[in-house]
Amino acid sequence: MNPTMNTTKAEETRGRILSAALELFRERGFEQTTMREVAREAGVALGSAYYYFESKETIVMAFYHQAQDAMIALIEEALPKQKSLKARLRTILDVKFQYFEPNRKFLGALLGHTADPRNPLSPFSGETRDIRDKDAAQFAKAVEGSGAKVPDDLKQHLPNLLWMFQMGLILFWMYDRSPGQKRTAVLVDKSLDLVVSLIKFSGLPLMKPVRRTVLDVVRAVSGD
Amino acid sequence: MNPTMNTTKAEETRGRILSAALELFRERGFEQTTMREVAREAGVALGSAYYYFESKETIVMAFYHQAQDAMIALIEEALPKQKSLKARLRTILDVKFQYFEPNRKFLGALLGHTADPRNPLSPFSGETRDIRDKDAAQFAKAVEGSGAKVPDDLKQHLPNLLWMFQMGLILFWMYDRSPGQKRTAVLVDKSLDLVVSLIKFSGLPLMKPVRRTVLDVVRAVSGD
DNA sequence: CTCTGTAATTGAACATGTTCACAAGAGCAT
DNA sequence: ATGCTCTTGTGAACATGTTCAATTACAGAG
Repeated sequence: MNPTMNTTKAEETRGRILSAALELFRERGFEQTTMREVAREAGVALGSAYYYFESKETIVMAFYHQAQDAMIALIEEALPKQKSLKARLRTILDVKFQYFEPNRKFLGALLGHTADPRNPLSPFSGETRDIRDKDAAQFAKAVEGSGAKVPDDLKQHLPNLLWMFQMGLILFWMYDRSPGQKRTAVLVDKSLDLVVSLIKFSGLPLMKPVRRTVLDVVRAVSGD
Repeated sequence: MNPTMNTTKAEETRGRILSAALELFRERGFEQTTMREVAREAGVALGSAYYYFESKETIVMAFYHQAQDAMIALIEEALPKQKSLKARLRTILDVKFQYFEPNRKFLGALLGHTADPRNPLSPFSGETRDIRDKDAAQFAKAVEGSGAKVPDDLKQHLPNLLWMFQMGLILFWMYDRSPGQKRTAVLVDKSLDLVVSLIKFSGLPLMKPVRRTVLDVVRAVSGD
């Protein structure tokens, strides 16, 4: 069954397999890396890799957890330095892009499954709910501390909307083949402007019907 | 190499393989169907399946082409009966959902790769550009004949935006587990309202700066 | 220390998408 | 008919993710 993972030995072996895998993934991408290579590189038998990780994709998931912990720390350090909503949102995005940068190549494997909520690796799956919620909480905090006025009915859904917005950007970045991902940089800037001004406009009395309709849609998507 | 496909024989064999595959896909889904089963069901050797179809996924692509031709005919018949923008857009969506219904189960395999533009099956890939363009043309026609006033700068991008909107809905529908996909029905209705009112609002002078920003974003996404 | 059960580890076996070298068939010129 | 060439068809072989029955290591009980 599942490794108990309470002994030093197991922890150590698991770690060796994980590092070996991530290194290979970074070097030559997810698809090109073979579980046999991972095992060889980690100095264990093929079966051991499967003793510690349910599947090849589970290894990516482990990286994802690791990454989130690290990024939350970075964000919590950088966020208080920014005051405006745009700057605060950008801070979050910058941390993520910077952290993901060295892994851009193999993270595509993760996002290849983005759209399939049945896949455990999908950002929409049950397995990733925890990550998703923690992520949304960061966005809530970014809005919170910016002094931006958000209508009550919208406030509830805004973190999830921003999280979705972020996923779109990351997805775009993943496959952005322009040198240095310059196109993503442009997109981030333009779309941040858009998001921020939409949030501002959303408070206008004239916008109430539109806002209501948007929230209807959001509610329909997230299941009444 | 590639089958020449100009003889009756080849055409016939290819057809047999395609039907066998689609039937099996519908019965038990894409993943659960084995290429060996497909070949057996079609009465050919495994190798023959690969003579006619580059890969398992290519078979799905063939279905996709077939489906589009059929759906365009259906849409062109139904569209003139509707006058309002909402009704016209809904017509297109209804045709698609109805046509896809019996294939809902295995089409998930298609959409599982939605997010990866490198995958030939992705609606964003080079291989599917043709399908995409024809699809967008339908939306252009729907807007055209509705008498809705669309600002010039927006008009250019609207078909693609609507296409994207449609993809979102189809994706949602694919994984909607509510009975009869009721949640999708609600979402379609609500979001159509939203889209239509956004298009109407977009003409307001006040909206010019927002519209500009939106179009900036659209241009950034589609590559300047 | 020996025994015993659990944790850790192994590698062969399996399933399945894909490739490939080869064989059979079919049209056609001589 | 014979041979030639292109199309069509074959199934064994391969690569690789995954499973599993068997084996070894080890920690604690007696």
